[in-house]
Amino acid sequence: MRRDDLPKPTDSELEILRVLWNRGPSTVRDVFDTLNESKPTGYTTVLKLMQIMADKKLVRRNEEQRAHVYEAQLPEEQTQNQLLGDLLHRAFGGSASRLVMRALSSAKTSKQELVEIRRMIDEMEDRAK
Amino acid sequence: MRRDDLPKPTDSELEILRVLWNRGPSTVRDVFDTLNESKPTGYTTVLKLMQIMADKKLVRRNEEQRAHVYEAQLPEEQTQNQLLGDLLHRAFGGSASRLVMRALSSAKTSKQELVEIRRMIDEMEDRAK
DNA sequence: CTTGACATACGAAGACCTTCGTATTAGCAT
DNA sequence: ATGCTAATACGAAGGTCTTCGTATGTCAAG
Repeated sequence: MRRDDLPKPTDSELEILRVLWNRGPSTVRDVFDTLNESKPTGYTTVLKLMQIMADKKLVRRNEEQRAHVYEAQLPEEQTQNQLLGDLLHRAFGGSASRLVMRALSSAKTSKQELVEIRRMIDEMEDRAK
Repeated sequence: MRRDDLPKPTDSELEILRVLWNRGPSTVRDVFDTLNESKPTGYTTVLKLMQIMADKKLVRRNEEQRAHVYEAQLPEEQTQNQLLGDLLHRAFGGSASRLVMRALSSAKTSKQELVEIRRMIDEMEDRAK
């Protein structure tokens, strides 16, 4: 039943995935235009990366149109979980609380965000009863 | 005043760093013995990695003894911050609360840990006043 | 002093990542 | 049809990471 044994995306691949999550299904041209604004890059570079990602099944590709349409294979949340779990295991020895506390203490978190996080903790405690 | 522009350690390098953090200053033999228990590897592989890490300044090396003694350059907390900040930026668009909430919801966190996290949030809110 | 155990240094292979140039093909306007 | 634009396919260079074999050096025991 495993649908989740995809390779961990590299940094460049993750940039592309983020564009696809934000835009939804997109052509190479779409992704290139978006990425090129912040970070100058070559069109064929993006194309090649996306072709490789299709080989790896990180993205799905629809070839009906001349300009193929790409779509992230996994939803954003699932990939975030994957990367977070990986870091949790690799750098924190599996201790989620240490990870969370470090994230809270190092990154500046707004009051509003703190409220939301507290609410989530409340819910978890309730459910854990 | 920058003391923090070290390269992000790779997966293998992080494994070695974790041994050094746990054991304190150690020889290649020490690290090899530790790693080899969980994951069969070659002695010279570990040696080479640690030499490269010394070049990159990820570790400091004391050559007074015949068996050189290695020590992590940065404390564990600082490297965790670095990796977390990197992931935060790369996969969460800088939203710390989304990262924290995802970590909380996906990893199972004990009641005791939840209490600690809540206390930390309290402190942050106090300080933010 | 010779040998054996064990240390570092070094080179190189193989895998992957990123980048880009070039070739080829598809569609459209003239 | 011809040619222009824009798309995909492909190969290869250059970099990094990981692994390991081999060479070399050092120390101590016999």
